[in-house]
Amino acid sequence: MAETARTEHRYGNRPTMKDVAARAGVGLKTVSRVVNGEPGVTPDTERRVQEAIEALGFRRNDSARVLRKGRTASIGLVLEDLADPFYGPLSRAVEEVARAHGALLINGSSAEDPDREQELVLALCARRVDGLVVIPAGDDHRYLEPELKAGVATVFVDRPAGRIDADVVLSDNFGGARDGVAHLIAHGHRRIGFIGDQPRIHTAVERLRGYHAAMSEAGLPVHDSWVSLGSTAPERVRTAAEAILSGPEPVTAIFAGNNRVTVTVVRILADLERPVALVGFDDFELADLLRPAVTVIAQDAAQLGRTAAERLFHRLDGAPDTARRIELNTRLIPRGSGELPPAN
Amino acid sequence: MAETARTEHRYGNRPTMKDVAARAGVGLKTVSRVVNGEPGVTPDTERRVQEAIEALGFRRNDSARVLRKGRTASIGLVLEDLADPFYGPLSRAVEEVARAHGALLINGSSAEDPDREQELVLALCARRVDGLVVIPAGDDHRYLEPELKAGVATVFVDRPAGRIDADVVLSDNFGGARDGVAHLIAHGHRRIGFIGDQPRIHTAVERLRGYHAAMSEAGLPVHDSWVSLGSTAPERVRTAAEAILSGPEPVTAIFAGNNRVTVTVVRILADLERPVALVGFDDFELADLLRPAVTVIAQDAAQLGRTAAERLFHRLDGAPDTARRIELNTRLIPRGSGELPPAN
DNA sequence: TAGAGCCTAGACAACGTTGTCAGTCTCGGT
DNA sequence: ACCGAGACTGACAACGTTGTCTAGGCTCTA
Repeated sequence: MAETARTEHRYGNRPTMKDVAARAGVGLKTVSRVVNGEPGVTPDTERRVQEAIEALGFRRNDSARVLRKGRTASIGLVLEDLADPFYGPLSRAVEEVARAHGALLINGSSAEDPDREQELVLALCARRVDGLVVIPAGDDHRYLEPELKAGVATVFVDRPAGRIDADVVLSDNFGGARDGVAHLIAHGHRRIGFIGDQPRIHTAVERLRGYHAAMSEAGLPVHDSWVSLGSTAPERVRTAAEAILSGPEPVTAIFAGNNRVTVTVVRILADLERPVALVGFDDFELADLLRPAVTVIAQDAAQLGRTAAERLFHRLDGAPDTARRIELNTRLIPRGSGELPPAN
Repeated sequence: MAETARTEHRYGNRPTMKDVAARAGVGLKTVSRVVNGEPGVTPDTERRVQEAIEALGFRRNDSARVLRKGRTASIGLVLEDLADPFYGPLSRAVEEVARAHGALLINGSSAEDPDREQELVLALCARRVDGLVVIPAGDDHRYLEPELKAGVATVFVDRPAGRIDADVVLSDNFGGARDGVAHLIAHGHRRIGFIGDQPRIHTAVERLRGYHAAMSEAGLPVHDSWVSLGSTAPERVRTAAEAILSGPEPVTAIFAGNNRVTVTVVRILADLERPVALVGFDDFELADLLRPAVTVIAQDAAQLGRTAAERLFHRLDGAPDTARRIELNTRLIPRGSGELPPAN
C-alpha cells in the first residue's frame, strides 16, 4: 500500500498490461478484461488489478488497441483556416457530434492550398481515421478514391468534391447571393459591384452566378469593371473596391462575396463620404453594432458542420448509401447597410 | 498495366504491406523500405513495388507504425471552445508549429468543464500523443502526474496548471488589467466597474487583481457593487452591467474582463444615452470600426500558441528542463471608448 | 581464381492490445 | 463420491509495421 512503484523500464517507457499483470499477479488477459470492463472477473481480482493500475499509472495504449480492433474512434476535419471565425462554429459542431459518438477530432488547416489539403487528408487516412469531413481547397479529389473504396467515410462541406462521387453539404450560395443582390435592386440600386473570392473556389463562382442571375432577372446590365474575383487579402480587396467605386460608372452598392471581403469593404466605406449600400455573404459578430449595421446573407456554419458530421456517422453506423448533396438555405438579415438608397 | 486490381480482402479491409509484397513478388521488408524511402533497393525492384502500391491503393497504417516506433508524431490541444474567436489564432499557431515539426494536431474543447478537460486529456494520452498543449479548465492537474512521468511533454497556456509542476505560457493578465484601469483613471474616472469571468478561472482573478491594484494605487475606493465575476453569458453580463450602471453610485467607466464580456457590454452601452467609458481585455475584430471604437488590452493569442508549441517541441527534442513560466506582455490600444471623459 | 567487401533482399521477432479457446475451480445435484 | 454446468482465468495468435540479422550474389583486388 505505502510501497512505492518500482519499475525496470527505460525512462520514457510506459507500463503495459503485462507490467500490470505481473504486479497484480494475474494474467495479461485479466488486466485487459478489467480495463475494458468486461465481465467475468472476481471483485477481489478486479481490486488487485485496479490497485496495480493505480500504482503504476497505467493507461491503455490506444494505438495497439486500434491496430487490433480496426477502428480508431477518431475522425479528421480538414478546413481552410482554423483561425477564420467562420470555421470556428463549424468545427465546434463537428466536434460535438464526434464526441456524442465517442470519437476524437483530428484537424488541420489546408491554408487554401490543394497540395496541403491532399497531404493532410492522406496523413489522416494513414492514421486510419474512421471518417473525414473536408472543406476542400482543391478541385480534384480522385486521390481519395482508394480511401473511399477502403471504407473511409467522407463528407465534403461548404464546397463540393471534385471529380469524385461523395456526400456534400452546402449552403445555397447561388440563391443566397441572388437574394442579396435582388434586395439591393429592390432598394433602388442599378449599378451594383461584386467583390468575391478566387474563381478557383466553388462558393465564389456560385455567388457570382447568383449576382448575375439577380441582375439579369431585373434586366440590369453588368459592367465588367463592377465584378472582381481574387484573393481576400485586404490590399487586393481595397484596390478592387476603389476601382469599382471610382470608375466612370461608379456603383452605388456592393455585394461582398464573403465575410473577409465584407469586413474590408466596411473599413473602406467608413472612410467614404457618400453612402454606399452593402450586403455581405456570411454573417459576422458585431455586424449589428456597426453604423450602418451590415445587412448580410447568413449561412449557419454550425448547422453545416453538424449536418456533415451526422451524415458521416450515419455512414459509419452501417447505412451504405449513394452520395448525397444536401443544400442548406441561407437567410437575409436586413440591418441597414443593405437598405441604403442609391446616392449618385 | 491495364490489368485491374483484384483483391481477396473482405470489404472495408485495406491492403497491407504483405499484400503489396505478394503482388510485387518481393519480401515484406522490401516494401517497407520503399514506402519509407530507405536505401538499399534496386530501382527496378522499387518500380515494381511502387506499381503494386499504386494498383492496390496501399497506404501505410500509421497505427501499426506508431506501435512499433513509439512516437505518434501528433500533439494534442485542449482548449475551452474551438468556436471562440480568441482561440482561433492560438490553435492555428500551434498547428503551424506542429506542422513544421511534422506532427498532426488533435484537439478538443473542454467547454470550461474540468471533468471534460480531464477526459479529453486522458483520451489524448491513451492515443499516445507526443505532447499536450492545454488551456486548463480545472485547477487540479495531479491526474497528469503519471503522464508527465511517462514523458508526455505538456505545456499549459493562458492559465497555469493546478497543483502540478509544468511549463506554462501566460499573458500578463495582472499588468494588463492594471494598465487598462489606470488608463481610465488617467482620463478622469473615479468610479469604475469591473465585469469579469468566473472566479474559478485564473485569468479572471488576475485581472481583477490588476483592477484592484490600479484603483488602490490611485487611492480610489472600490465599491463592492462595482465588481462582478461570473459566467460570460450575455444575460448574466447584462444584469451585472445594469446593476453597476444604475446603483446609487453609478460607475462612469467599465473594465470588461474578456472579449465576450466586452462585446456584450458594447451592446448594452450602445442603447444607453449617457456615454460610459470602456476598456476591454482582449482585442477583437472590428473593435476599431465601432463608434466609439473600443479601447482594449490586447494579448497576442497567436504568440501564446506559438510560444507554447515551440516550448513543447523543444522538450520533445530532448532538452529536459525544469518547468518554466513564460509571461507575455499585453498592449494597450487606445481607440476612443477608453478615452471618454466621465459623464456624471 | 579465391577471398574480402559491399549491396540487395527476406525471415523473424517485437511493439501492446484483443479475440479465441482451453483449462481449472467451485458448486449443486445425484 | 462423482459428474456436469458454470464461472474465472490465462496461454496464445493475430493486428501491420519496423529493427535486426543473415543469406546470397556481385564486384573488386591480390
